[in-house]
Parts: sequence; structure tokens; C-alpha cells
Amino acid sequence: MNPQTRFQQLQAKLKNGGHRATPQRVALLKIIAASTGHPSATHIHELMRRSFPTTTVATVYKTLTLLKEMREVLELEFSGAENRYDGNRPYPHLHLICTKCRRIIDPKIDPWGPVGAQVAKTTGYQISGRRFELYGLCPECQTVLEKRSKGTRRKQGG
Amino acid sequence: MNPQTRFQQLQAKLKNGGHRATPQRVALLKIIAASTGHPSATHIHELMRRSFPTTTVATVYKTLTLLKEMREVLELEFSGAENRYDGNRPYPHLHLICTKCRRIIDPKIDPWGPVGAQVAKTTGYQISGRRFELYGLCPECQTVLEKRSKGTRRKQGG
DNA sequence: GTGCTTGCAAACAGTTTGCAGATAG
DNA sequence: CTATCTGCAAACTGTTTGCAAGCAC
Repeated sequence: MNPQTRFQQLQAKLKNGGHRATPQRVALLKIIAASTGHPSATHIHELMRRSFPTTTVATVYKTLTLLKEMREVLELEFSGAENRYDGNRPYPHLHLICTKCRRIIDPKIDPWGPVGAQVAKTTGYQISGRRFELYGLCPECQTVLEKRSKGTRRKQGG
Repeated sequence: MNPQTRFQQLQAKLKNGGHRATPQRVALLKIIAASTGHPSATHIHELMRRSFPTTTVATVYKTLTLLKEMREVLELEFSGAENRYDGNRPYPHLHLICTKCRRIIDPKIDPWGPVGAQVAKTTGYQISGRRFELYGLCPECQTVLEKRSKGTRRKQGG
């Protein structure tokens, strides 16, 4: 999708959701709409400081959290390294992550078909591992949804 | 696999790799060989303290790191919650993670076939998200392998 | 005996929170 | 005008590290 179109889409969703379109948020939306890769919060912060030198990472994280909840950005979690964000393809898709330089690409391959060798062939990556996870509410948690429907969860909305 | 068999397998691999079978390590191997779920480092630590009250999480992490490098445990990374470990099925497989209580199960379904609705039907989970990632060396990093082959990487061996 | 391992404490990185002042609507 | 948002600093969590003493081999 065209970055400009994506930006307008994001801005519209923000406003429709009853959120304020502050200059900082607008700048962040432009950045993630224009990004072709999977920037970290720090990287987004660095780009934002060009137009808003006083901005802190806290604001970046707050806005990213908002966008995650709106399901407009996808968060790739890592415990030993920064999380990475994708604001252009919020739908689930295949990621290919270099274990050394942490470069992330999105191979143009159907994730639900046979992968492995196919990815290696088309991307040149030397595949060493994979991660395939589904998220959702277990049957038990579905029955107690009445209690504090937001409450304790910290991360991983889906 | 039988917990006892798996324990012996792990212990053998440890020794064959030239590592010492300290009582603490033996205890940890027994715990993960016997575990049916996906314990966190903290949980393993709690179990270990029953036999070794002075043990700290640091030791648990060190041993888990060793086992990861030996490719005998699988690490499930989360940035906002504890990592979880699987020492019984070190090969890549499908995980189903509750976004509320963090219960993790391994649905008995071919991850490479069609999933989604199939998993929901057989497990009762209300699927809200998924994660599908491959790890490996990008072409660029393969060409510079001579330089410090271990060096900078912090996590995510594969 | 030698060198790997433990346990401790302290550091570390990334992320989150509380709050006073600023500002979008 | 007012509720939301920003920026700051400080807290927080999970994980890692450095080092002296301990112990497996």
C-alpha cells in the first residue's frame, strides 16, 4: 500500500477511535506508514526526534500501545532484544529474522503452505529455526470473562 | 517420550558435550524431563529449591542457556512476560498460548497444514492472533562468518 | 589439582508508570 | 474549558554478568 494512503488510513482510524491527533502522533503515523521494514521503538524515536527533539521513548511506546490495541500495528516480541513493529501489514504473516544482524524480511510466500526449503531457496537465508504460535483465550478463561475484562494482562493482545 | 528416558538422554548429551553433571544440573534435567508443560525459569527455580535451597535463578538461566545451545530445550520468548521453556520437544512445533492466563498447550495438529479454524475446533481456544517466524542467517551475514563467529549475538539461536 | 560451576549481588536493557504541565477538540 | 496527552524521571521485570569460593572430574 502507498505510504500516503496508509498514513491517511491510520489517521482516520485514530480519530474515529476518539483519540487525539497530536503532532507527535501524526509524526509517528507518518513514520510507520512510510517504513518498509520493522523498526524498533528506539528507531522510531530517533526519527521522531528530528521533528520533535523533546520527544521521549515513553511517548513512542504509549502511541505504539494504542496502535496495537487498535490492531493497526503488529508487535514482534523478543526478550533479549528490542521489540520490532510493523505498521504496514497488521495482518499475520511470515517473518524471516537473521539471528546475527536481526534483519527482518517478509518472504513473499504463503505461510500456510510448505515452507522451509522454499524460503531458503528464494531468500538465500540459512534457516536454523522457526517459531509458530497461535494466541487466544483458553476455554477456562472464556468462562470468566465477566470479571475485569481487561485487568491483568500485560502484553500479547494477539 | 518417557521422562526417565528423556532424562538419561539429556544427561548423556550433557556429558558427551564435555560438561559437568553437577547435582544442580542433574536436578534441572530431571525437572524439565518430567515437565509436561512449558515452565518458566522462575518455576524451574522454585522446583529446584526443594532439593537445593541455595540455588539462584542465575544458575537456572546459565543451565538453560547451555541446553539451548545444545539445542535440547526450546525457548519461547516474550518481552512482557517470562520466557517459557520446553525440554521435551526441542523440535519446532505449534504452540497455543492463552492471552489471559498464559497457559500454553501443544495442539496435536500438523503446523504446516491448514490451521486456524481447525485448532479452534479441537482445542476450544478462541483464536485471536498468531505468530509465524523463521530464523536464520541472512546472505550478508553468511559471508562474514569468519569474523568472531559467536561475538555479538545475545539471544535467539533458532 | 585444575578449571568449570555455583551463588551472590549488582548491573543491564527494554518497557512501563505516575504525575505536573501543556494542548487538542 | 476539560479531558487527554506529553515529557520527564523513576520504577519495574526478566535476564545477564563478574567474581570469589566450591566442587566434579
